[in-house]
Amino acid sequence: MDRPRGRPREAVLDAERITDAAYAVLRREGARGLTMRAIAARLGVAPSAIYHHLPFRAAVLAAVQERFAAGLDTSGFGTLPLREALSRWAWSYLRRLREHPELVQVIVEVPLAQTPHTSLMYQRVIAGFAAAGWPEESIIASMSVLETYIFGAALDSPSPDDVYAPRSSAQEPLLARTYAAFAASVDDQGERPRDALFRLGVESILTGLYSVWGSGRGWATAQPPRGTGE
Amino acid sequence: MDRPRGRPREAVLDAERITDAAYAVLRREGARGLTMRAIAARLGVAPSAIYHHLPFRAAVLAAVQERFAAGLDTSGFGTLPLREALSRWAWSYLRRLREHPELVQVIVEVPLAQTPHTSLMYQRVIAGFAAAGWPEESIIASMSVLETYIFGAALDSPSPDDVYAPRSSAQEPLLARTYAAFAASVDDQGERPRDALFRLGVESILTGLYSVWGSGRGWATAQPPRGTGE
DNA sequence: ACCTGAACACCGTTCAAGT
DNA sequence: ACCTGAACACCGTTCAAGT
Repeated sequence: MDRPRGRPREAVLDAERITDAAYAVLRREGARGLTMRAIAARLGVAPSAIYHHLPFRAAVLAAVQERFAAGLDTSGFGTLPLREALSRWAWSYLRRLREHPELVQVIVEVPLAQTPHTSLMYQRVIAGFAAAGWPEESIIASMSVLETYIFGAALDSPSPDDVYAPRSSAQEPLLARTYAAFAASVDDQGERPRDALFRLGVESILTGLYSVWGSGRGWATAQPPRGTGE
Repeated sequence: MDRPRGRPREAVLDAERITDAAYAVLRREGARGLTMRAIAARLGVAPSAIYHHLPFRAAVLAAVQERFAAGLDTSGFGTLPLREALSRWAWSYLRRLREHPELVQVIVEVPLAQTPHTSLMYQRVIAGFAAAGWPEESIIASMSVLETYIFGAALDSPSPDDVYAPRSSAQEPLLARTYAAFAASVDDQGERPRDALFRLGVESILTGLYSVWGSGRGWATAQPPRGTGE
């Protein structure tokens, strides 16, 4: 800002410091506030200075997302039974996305890429499947199904807990009744609805995957609903 | 454009026509090109004219998304066995999101709201569960788990088919081997990887849900992995 | 009430000018 | 090579002025 006009004797920026600033801005201002100008302001630098280190905004987002992937909990793989390790991984994944729902939009904009930390994370998960004896052709697909569900669950994070709550019970009695029954049974256990849903989702998926691959039928199990038009 | 300055004798716009234009712009230009100015240009109108009918851009997106929900295939509920009806609904959901991946970002920005068509769609799905005799407290949750997975799958739509493909097989032999095994087994059936994944996901989830609720254990089935740190 | 046109307060990105 | 500062081509939204 009050820096002289030419090149500084020592570099003020690098990709690391830009990522730090971006992460801080993201936490403070949300995804919409994560602008090049805001990052620059936090670094005490002109916006254009960032472009000497990262070529465009998407590269900044990718760096943020790479840092996110590094923080996921893969400690269960190799130390716990696979099913519990997967569950722990899934919950840590969701928890981190929920702490910073802004990250979801970032990841949607810049899908998880082939960055070192991300690759390392996948490798650990895959090693967990392999060590548990899963057939090689089932591993990538099973991991992907679970991860896909986690992303979907994270999408709901910014929205309120009662998206399915009907607005007028008079007009939609069935929706009202089933919603009330759901809410009551969740409340009985003192669990938040979205946690109950995620728990059901993860456990259903794991149960389903174990059933599909454990039955020996594998890819043949799941037949698409073709033949019944549109 | 070449309209005189005052109020026209007959209204030029309404919410319907704005939604038409927005949908057209979305198809042609993608989510990033869906600007108020582009919509206005398509309507031959000043950007500010839109604000007389819809209060902000998010309202335009909500209208687009409402139209999307109206097009989903719920024809299976009441005519097919539940499992096939759910599968048909899921595939039509995904297919429509894939045709217009831009819609995913719109729906992420403006989560599916309590609009008439959306509510109607949910009611039909719920009625399908109810008619099949599912316990009332299981219906909303089961529908939600499936829908969450669909959204997650739709998120992947804009990205290439080979996100998990390793870049260097030398450094990551396990990743490379499992990916090759997955690709080969999918290729054997002449199926696209993302279709195979979605099929596995939907079938695993349905299998899992039937197992959880069919076993009579219900909410008690799925216990979270508490007690194990982090 | 419903349109235009100008304006406000923003964006991401580029680039000449400086050291 | 690495910074500043000005500029370009955009945004969403507001609002006085017109009929």
